[in-house]
Amino acid sequence: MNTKPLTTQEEVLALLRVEILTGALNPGQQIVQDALAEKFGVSRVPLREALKILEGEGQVAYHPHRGYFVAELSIGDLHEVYRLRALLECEAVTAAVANITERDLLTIAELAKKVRKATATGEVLAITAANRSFHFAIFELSEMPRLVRLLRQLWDATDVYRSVYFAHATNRDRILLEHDEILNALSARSVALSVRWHDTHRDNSVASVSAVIAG
Amino acid sequence: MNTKPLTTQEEVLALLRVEILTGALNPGQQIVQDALAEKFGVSRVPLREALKILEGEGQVAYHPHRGYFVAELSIGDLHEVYRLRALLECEAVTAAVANITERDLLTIAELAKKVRKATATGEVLAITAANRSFHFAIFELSEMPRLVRLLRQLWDATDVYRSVYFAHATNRDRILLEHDEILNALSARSVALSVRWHDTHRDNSVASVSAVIAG
DNA sequence: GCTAGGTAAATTGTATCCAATATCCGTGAT
DNA sequence: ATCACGGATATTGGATACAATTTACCTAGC
Repeated sequence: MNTKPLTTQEEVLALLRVEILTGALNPGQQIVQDALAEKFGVSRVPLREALKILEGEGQVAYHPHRGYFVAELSIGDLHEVYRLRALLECEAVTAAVANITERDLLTIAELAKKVRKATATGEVLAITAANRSFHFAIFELSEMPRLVRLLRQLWDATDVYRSVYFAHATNRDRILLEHDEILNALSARSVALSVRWHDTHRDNSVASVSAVIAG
Repeated sequence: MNTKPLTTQEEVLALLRVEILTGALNPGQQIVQDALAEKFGVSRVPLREALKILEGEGQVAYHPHRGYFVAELSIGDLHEVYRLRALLECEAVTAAVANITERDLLTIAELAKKVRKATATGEVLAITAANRSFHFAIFELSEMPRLVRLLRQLWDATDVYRSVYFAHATNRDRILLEHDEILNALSARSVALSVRWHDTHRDNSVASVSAVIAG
């Protein structure tokens, strides 16, 4: 399986996400196109197109003639995002349970295992990625592509803070347990339990993350 | 109140929306950048940046090295969009009722009147715009900007078909009545009634629109 | 007649260059 | 001392030119 050659804008987009995720670009900071383009070794055009994507996702704010700025997340924004996630993930999980097959369960169990493995290494970026794969594999089962797209946007908006969350060992341990519970609930085809555990999982997350923002 | 000079990409974005809305660009059709840029009298750069916005909104699909295509909406997509709207608008209306002031009610009544006026003229584009203003004025009262943003995306995705919907006189009459009911429910500060009427309003809409797509 | 390969045309992707705009700083007037 | 005005500078916005990729068509071979 050879990987297709990506366009420059796609590469730049991936790089930008990492920069934002790792905090190399801090929230509120202006993104100086010339400097970044040179740093990435590309011209400004693909960089700008990548920024437009992030603008659409709300990851950066755009002011005409002034430029792009990394989006800031107030404590109010954070709660709004999690409230919306609660609504939409409930829908996604409910639909997912209706569609789930034995094969899907195996796949998801496999992804849970990968989260565990990443957690063992302690690399925050790897944990974040594995965690995302796990959850979105479930959401995808809803077979509601637009719903999944909206969820991705909401997750992206808080990724920066979630990585801080993963930095704490106690959080990491709890996550693994909760993932197991989610898996159990899905195996039992229980909508109520699946949704409940997702809610718990999220509530724990928002509590820790808001502590980070407040602090 | 003088209007700021818009950047070219903003103008192009507005033009593109109209093109899609009016069906000058048909769903599924490729957007040939050179031709459109010439038609608009601009270079391809601002056109591409506008397209990237629409890509983020899901209004167009992008395939690297092949270009942008106007998004198609299957009957399944339509139902998904309306299902998501139901979830999110319920939340928005609930929050709105909690925040609404006398002043807000006057503003919304005024917007309802504008819809009525636009309906009298019969210009579909004007009706669409007025209708949007009315509904989003309500959603904005939720003071949940991200929620409003998601709703805008969902509305945009189906605007093409909604304009067909407005073309029928019977639909237009019913809309006006339903707007009045919504206004009454808001005045009474009733969450239950406000949500119920929004649901009714939407259900009538989806029924007509799906008839259009199916037919 | 049908398939495979290769070449040409069309279209998109990127880089470079120039124009337009906002911001910053200094000067002068009140 | 403070505010208003103006020009210099930095940064973004847009146009043009060129490179890369895909697609379609045509030819050769089976």
